[in-house]
Amino acid sequence: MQFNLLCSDKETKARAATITTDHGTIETPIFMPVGTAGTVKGVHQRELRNDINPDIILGNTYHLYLRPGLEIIQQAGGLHKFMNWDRNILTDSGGYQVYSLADQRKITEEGVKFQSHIDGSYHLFTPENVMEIQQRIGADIIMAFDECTPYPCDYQYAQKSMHLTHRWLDRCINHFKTLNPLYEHQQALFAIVQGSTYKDLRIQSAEYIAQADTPGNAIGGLSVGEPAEEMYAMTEVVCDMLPESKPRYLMGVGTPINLLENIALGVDMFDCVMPTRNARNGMLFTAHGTINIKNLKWAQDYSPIDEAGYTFVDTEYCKAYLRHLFMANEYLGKQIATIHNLGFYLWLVRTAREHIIKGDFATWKIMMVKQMDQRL
RNA sequence: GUGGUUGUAGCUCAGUUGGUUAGAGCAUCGGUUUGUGGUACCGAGGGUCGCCGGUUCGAGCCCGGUCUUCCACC
Repeated sequence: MQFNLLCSDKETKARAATITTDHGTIETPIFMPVGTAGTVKGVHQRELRNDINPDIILGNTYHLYLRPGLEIIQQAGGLHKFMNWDRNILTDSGGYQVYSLADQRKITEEGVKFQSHIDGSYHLFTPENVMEIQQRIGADIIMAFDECTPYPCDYQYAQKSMHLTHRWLDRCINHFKTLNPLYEHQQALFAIVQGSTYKDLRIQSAEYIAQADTPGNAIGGLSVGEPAEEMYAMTEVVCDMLPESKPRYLMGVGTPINLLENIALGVDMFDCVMPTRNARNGMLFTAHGTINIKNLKWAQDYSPIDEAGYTFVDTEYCKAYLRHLFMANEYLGKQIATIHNLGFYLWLVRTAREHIIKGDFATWKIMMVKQMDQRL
């Protein structure tokens, strides 16, 4: 994997770069659509490729391991071939599921024992077997196995958990070194900074993660309920400490405004379920604020979904029709809203990139944040 | 015509031996959603209990009348 820093903004810490892997080049800043179970819910790969057009998408270790299982993915020739996606894929390690499935988990030094949400069966994730699972899934970028702490989290626990994540990282790196790629492309391992909302822990963690010298670095444990200002404070501290020469990935973030604010702090990569999940519940993101398409006010609004036309759905369908589809609980409504939201998110990061290169990112960002901060 | 049956929220229905401001599901309206356990979750509005009268401290519930739904018989 190669990282090339093209330029840095003068007024903010925003940067434009490229990440190149065996599955092509990723232009950053990038938003990675979430495709948990080998699908970006409600979107064909053809639409994803041709209309939304991201350089990379996400898959999830926990979900793919449980269903359909590694055997099936491996026999297909890896996740890329299985789902017919020939661009980049990043897999999350399952660390977040450990956090979100908190009811049924047991964390020890060795790893995490948990119960499947599908059939109740017991499984153990360790740093070592999570590397092997991700090797078999075959993503271009794979994530270290970490513990994502909840918010709020007391200092003692955050500190203890951070050290565990660090020890697990060493085990991930050591084990990953012993593995050879199963398919015809290389894989890059990213480390994850933890430390909850404590500045000194974040600094300590960023130092540790930086010296581990993986090809990319991630910031985890944020966007778990803390106020946005606290999130920004943490990303700023961490970005300032992570090497400039490697991509920085803020995991699980966020709203369109969160994206711009964090790009300004030096983040290169994002992923979030928000544009897809919220789309399925009728929320549209636009450059002028959010829309709840189920609201009565759209019942007779025959104007295009979005005049901006990020993707074909924006101009081919009107708001009243989309509302009708949601009220009638028609599948197409969720599909249209998902394509729109992802189209908008990708437009947002591409446009941010253009302004970084052009040199007027700071003023553009201020204008956009102001205009997106409302409900239509 | 006679006997029975039915009538409670927009819709489909609960509602105990009569006992506080009559409930549910769906629908409507609004909100929530941050490394996806999400056709999810939270909240709100909405009823002169067919109508009139009676019994009772108290009636959606008991009684009479009337209208209505459906059924059977003549």
